[in-house]
Amino acid sequence: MKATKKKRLEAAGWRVGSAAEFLGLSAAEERIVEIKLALAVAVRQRRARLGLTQGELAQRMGSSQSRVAKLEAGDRTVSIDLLVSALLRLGLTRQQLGRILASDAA
Amino acid sequence: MKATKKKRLEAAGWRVGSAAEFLGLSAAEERIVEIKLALAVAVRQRRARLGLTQGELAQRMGSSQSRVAKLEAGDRTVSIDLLVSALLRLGLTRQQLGRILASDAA
DNA sequence: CCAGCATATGTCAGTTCCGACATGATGCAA
DNA sequence: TTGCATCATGTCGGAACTGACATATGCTGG
Repeated sequence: MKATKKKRLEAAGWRVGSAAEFLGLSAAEERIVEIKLALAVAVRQRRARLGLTQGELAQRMGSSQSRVAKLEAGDRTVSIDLLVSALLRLGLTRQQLGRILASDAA
Repeated sequence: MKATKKKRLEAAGWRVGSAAEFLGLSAAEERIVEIKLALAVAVRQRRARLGLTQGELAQRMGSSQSRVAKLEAGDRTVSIDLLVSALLRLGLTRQQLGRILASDAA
């Protein structure tokens, strides 16, 4: 929304933001959850394919087994950064990463 | 590395990890920086294309103008989560997101 | 020149995320 | 069963990230 338009709306008594923006936030956050899930699934598949344990992957990442478990479980305390880090450490290229992001989680 | 192999190496006196893994970490982190940069560039391009100011995008994200500025500048205190959030809020689909991730930053 | 808007930079307190550890659950082989 | 490996879950102190604010810089029209 342009600042000029926002000013007009506010002058007309609207509280620009709150409701509509809350819904918007929810929609975007939902998509983020989907993305995280797709990445999580990819981590588990790739790790299994390489025959690594969670502990071994954790070591590669400088992380811990428990965090890798949460990571693959789609725990909400896991960031996209960590998921991407895991996938890169599993040898994925940016192209492969992009493909995972674009596709739905199985 | 398989646990069995690791044990063999450790039994042979190797400290598995440290040096080689440090180099590995650096390489992966470098690629994360590249990814962040590509996303940051995409945010700026997309925002400009929509004719939004940093402040307006910040409002859409429930963030602040200064953070959007840092975001686009590739500031190291900005997470991939926030970058993805910004791009989704700018209307990008997961497919578009995937394409950005796969391509190099201009 | 100077307003006014957009963007950049620095800082800070509150929140979130992290690795690490402990512990529990599951499965499989001895 | 017992023992061992793997994965799951809960918790915690510390690190990293965040939004907000103040302020600086740049840029364009008057």
